[in-house]
Amino acid sequence: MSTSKAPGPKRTAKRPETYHHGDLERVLVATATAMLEREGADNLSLREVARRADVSHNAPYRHFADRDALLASVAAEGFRALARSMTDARRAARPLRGVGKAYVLFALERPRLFGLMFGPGLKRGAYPDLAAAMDEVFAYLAQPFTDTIESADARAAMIAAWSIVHGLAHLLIDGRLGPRLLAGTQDVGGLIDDVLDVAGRGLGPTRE
Amino acid sequence: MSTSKAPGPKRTAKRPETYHHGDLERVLVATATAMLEREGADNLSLREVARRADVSHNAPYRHFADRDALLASVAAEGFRALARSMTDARRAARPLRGVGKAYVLFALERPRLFGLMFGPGLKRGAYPDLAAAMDEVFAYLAQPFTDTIESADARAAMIAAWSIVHGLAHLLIDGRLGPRLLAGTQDVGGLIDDVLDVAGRGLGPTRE
DNA sequence: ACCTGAACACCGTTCAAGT
DNA sequence: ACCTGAACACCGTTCAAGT
Repeated sequence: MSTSKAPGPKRTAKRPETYHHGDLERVLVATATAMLEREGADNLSLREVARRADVSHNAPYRHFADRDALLASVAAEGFRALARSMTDARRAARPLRGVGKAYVLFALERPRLFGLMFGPGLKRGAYPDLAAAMDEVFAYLAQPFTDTIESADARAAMIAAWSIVHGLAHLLIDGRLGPRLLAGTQDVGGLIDDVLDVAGRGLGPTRE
Repeated sequence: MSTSKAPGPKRTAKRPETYHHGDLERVLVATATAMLEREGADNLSLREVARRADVSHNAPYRHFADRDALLASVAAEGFRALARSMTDARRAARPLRGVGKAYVLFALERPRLFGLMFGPGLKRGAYPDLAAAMDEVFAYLAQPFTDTIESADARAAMIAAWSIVHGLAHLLIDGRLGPRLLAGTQDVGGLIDDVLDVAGRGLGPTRE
């Protein structure tokens, strides 16, 4: 409406507004991201996303090949957000500890997004944008170990470090740590610190 | 048909055979378990399970309140199988190492079942049978630490130990360990050993 | 008791059509 | 180009009914 009588004959200018948004794509990703945390990935229907974005149930197919492609975009955004959190955390007094903690806290703050990002649902090969965003995070994780990544020991150390934050994140968000284990735990931050401390020193009681 | 003229008036005996199986419940769980590994939990439809069990799409509701209840039974069976693997592994030269390895190998052998068992889909509160099977596995995991479980350090050690096998399992089955990290890895068993070794000694390079 | 077929309100996806 | 409505083949779940 704003440009209904623009001067140029074919320069319809930007934002015709005759049809919906100029950036339905972004709106769909944002809507799906918001819905994901509330409903869970299983209950996230493409039709419902379209409904909340005020377009027909079919409009998303202009921007995404299918439901998985939309979820892949959501996951890619998630990886970019995680990368930002980790970047910020590098400024902490103990950078490596900070990054590990940021990883676990990200999972706790956005559990379903974390589940989508790392779950088996999306085949990264099919979505280059997602693969790129993932690789950035992975490079971040590997960075402290890259000097010696050629050594098998360093690789094992890197995998162990990643495993522990990844496993702790999963156990926490899936509620697998029962009340007995969490007894006396005031805040999660302290628990994460304790677990990372003991992991750094070596899993004492596990040695035989 | 076989017992249509049985002597006792109301003792219809076992296996009337007039209708399908006497144990449709077990058949449904077995069918669903088999389908789960092939199709994944998302693509597992109750109607398809019924079809493969040669009953109407509605028959499962005689034995399970809904789709989730059937999945809960599948998951409970999974926990019992995991408990058996871990029991066997206790006989290894290094019991704790053996149990941890058995945990990761179980995930690798039955990735979708593992995902269902530990994923966020099933609320354990709703399924007592599932909760019991889970608790047995958890007790197993906690056992080596129970002497000192009251100490915060021992709890942190137990959570760290569990986190590392759980995280490694997830990273492996979701294919998150890229080729660069897996370079030179002949068999997974060796990788698991290496990671558990370094975890036992302490995450060297991660100390700052 | 255990099973069935029809029905309801949803899906994801495709297609022919509208501006 | 971008959006729409109708249609197709599926779901999970419920219900009234059959033996």
